[in-house]
Amino acid sequence: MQTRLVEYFLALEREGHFARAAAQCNVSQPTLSAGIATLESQLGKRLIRRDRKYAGLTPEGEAVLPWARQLVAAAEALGQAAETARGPLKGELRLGAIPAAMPAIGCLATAMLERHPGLNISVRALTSRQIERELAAFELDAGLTYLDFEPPAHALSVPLYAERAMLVSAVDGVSIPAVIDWADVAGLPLCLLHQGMQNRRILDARLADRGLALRPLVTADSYVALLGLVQQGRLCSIIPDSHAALLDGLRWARTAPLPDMGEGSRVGVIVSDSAPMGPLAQAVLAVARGLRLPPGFAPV
Amino acid sequence: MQTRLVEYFLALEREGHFARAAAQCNVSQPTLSAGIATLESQLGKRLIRRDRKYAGLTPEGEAVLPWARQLVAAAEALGQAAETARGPLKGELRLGAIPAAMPAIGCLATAMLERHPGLNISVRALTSRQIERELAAFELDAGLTYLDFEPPAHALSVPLYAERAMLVSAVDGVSIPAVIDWADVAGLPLCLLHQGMQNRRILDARLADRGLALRPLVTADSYVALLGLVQQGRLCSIIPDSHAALLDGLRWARTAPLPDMGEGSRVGVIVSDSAPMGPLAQAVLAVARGLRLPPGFAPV
DNA sequence: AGGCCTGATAGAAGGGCGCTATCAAGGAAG
DNA sequence: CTTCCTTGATAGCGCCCTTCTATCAGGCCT
Repeated sequence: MQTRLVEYFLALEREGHFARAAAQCNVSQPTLSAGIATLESQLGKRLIRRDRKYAGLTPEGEAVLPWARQLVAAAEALGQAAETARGPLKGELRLGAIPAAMPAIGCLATAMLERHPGLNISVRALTSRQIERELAAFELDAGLTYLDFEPPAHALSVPLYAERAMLVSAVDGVSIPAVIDWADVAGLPLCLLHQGMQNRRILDARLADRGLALRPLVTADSYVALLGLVQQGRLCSIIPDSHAALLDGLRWARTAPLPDMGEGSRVGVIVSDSAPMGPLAQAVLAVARGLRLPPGFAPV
Repeated sequence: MQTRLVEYFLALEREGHFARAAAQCNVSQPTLSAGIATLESQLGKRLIRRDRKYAGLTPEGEAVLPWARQLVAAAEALGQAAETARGPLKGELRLGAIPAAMPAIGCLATAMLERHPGLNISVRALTSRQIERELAAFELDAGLTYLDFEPPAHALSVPLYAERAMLVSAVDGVSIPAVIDWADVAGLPLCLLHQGMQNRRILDARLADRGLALRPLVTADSYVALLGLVQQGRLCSIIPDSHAALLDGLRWARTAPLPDMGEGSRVGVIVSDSAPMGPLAQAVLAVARGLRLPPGFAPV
């Protein structure tokens, strides 16, 4: 059983297309085609449903999929472990972070780089669910996400800070009363993240506890989009306090505290615990444990 | 990265000897030698320390070892999953059980066979620590062991029964008072398991709670050996009640209850949870959950 | 010194995997 | 209906990698 062939299989499953999968593997289309055929003959079962084009996996293919991922992840980790048994870490560290945690990723990434100069870091903004799925599929080495509201499964975590929500508006826009309660907030013209994102679900859940619901006029999937909307003056928004530092220099923006909602939401680093821990994951956890975040990030 | 080469590496680590490892892999010695060399050159690091003979692993080799196990386990599970995606389970189910649980393994194994006729089962008597280690090294599919006293790490468990200790003696041997307390027991001429076995450690711990210590005249690593000693008449012993059923027909043996020690020790099935669960492990857990043990095994 | 056990090396045979070029089957558009 | 494009399979060939048998070199023991 060659790891190479299993990689073909995984690429094909990702892409749903022979030629594109071949390109992703840096081989020709017939090579990948033959590779899949070899794999299937070695296993004695068809893994791919075809009717003149790719048509999904057979039941056997589905059954095999998690093990295929496990296999290539083990192969990659084996190489990593050999390279970094002694001496510095090398290679690419794949980090996923929810948008709300993006301001903190800078601290984590620079601390990692400082500690392990040989490292390359790739950061992607993902939803908490994507992070969980990609960690399980070994497409990420570590994630930065909420720890408590919908706790990620099969993960080890290191909390970094507690996030609180802030109200943000334009100085010449909607007028915000000096003291507001949650009912006032629900009455404001809001733009918020859409409900696919955990930050929004947490906010909704906390307001539902108080019998309230937010009816945003606009929803978006990025804080940049929200700030762009707020800048127009007609809307205000709710953003994590970790973003407040980034807004510090802006003339047009004004942040206001929201009524207390109790504890903030803990945000932290998670890695997969479904296998012996790889050197990258170990390093990330170690750095996260020793990390001193700048003021503006409330300690947990 | 070829799975084959990694298997060579694992065999070599197990055997500590090139030629024997080669035999175990059904290849010639030069083939294995070259395979290891290939693996090392692909990784760019030496994995094996040699000075005219095998001399252990290098640090890189040690670092790589768990991933190598993970890789071949994933490859094997992949094949298993493909074969058994639909249709009955096949192949060999490797069970490990502590000696104390051997009487129960019959129920488990026959229930597995009944449910999955295509299966072959291999049972080995191991200490609880060996079971834990071999599960982690993917050399066992499931184990039958104590769940509570020294809880196995990285394992999912299904409790089966609670074990209590019994005093066993020969009818014409040492005389046993009708009612005894623990101090009496400590004064009897005893033969027991040695301290490498968890059953003994549990017993010792419970007596230590009462300020007592057992001083067996003979220790052994099997209940058969203990019974052989008891049969001679000079010694008595302490065995799990699950063995009492096996002694039922024996003329020479007499079992007596011991003073109550509170709850029995839970015994159950464990499987590794450090990877997606294989079909064998799933099947064992499912059968264990539905298992009805005969009287003589106290329910948990 | 001789025999052995250890692991490495040499040279040949075989097979597996890679490539380019081409084909067969549908589907969409004119 | 014809034509072209897309999608995946096939053919033919070459190269490299793995494997084998046979042999060698270095220690260790007698």
